[in-house]
Amino acid sequence: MAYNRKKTLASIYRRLYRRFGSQHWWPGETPFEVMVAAILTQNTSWQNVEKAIRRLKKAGLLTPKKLNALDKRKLAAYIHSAGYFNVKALRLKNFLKLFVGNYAGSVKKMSSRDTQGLREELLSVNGIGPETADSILLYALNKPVFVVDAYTRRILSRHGLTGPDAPYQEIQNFFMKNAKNEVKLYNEYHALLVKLGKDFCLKSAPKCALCPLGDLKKTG
DNA sequence: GACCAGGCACATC
DNA sequence: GATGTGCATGGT
Repeated sequence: MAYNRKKTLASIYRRLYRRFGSQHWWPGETPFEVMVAAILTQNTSWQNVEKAIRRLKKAGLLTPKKLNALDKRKLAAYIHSAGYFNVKALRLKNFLKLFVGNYAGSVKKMSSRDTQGLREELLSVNGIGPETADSILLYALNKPVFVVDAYTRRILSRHGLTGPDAPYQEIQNFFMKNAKNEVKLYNEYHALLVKLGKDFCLKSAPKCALCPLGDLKKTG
């Protein structure tokens, strides 16, 4: 190989952590809140998600059983600010059916399942794809699973570490085979990549010249 | 007014 | 299997 993947990934993490420090993810008060937000944040800015979460909280509805019992149209109205509200209301209901039906709305019960089986179960829910499933596993249930998102893909691609159209699983494997298998590391690493993406790796007009990572392959 | 944001499912070829 | 499209608000 042209470069050492383990060292490169460790180097990226080191640089990001030195530059940005701990990101304290996930920004939610409870594991259940993280689960709900993971669905609401699909292709949506975090600000809009926060508003929706605040509304649910204020109404006292942010519990598995209450949300599960809530009429879909009413739920859509509560999460309006998060966009795609009809789609997301349905997706939330689909998830809640599983969470309440199979685990009685208990984070502890769900957490006791084996990670792979749970991941497959989450992926079987209509509206939960790989990023949402992995966000729930890592940030709500503390399972050692690396989360890949659009920023991760863009950053790796622009630094020539993976192809621009590399599939989700390939990028996830890239991290999980070459970085320490630790919840704390995966948590911080993904959050730091999002921070870098927001500040320096926009979709258009990338500020690559200022990128804190510099030229990875030469210095990595 | 255009572009973008911590995706996913589905239709069509 | 690849590619395109709908879903929608709110900030820049």
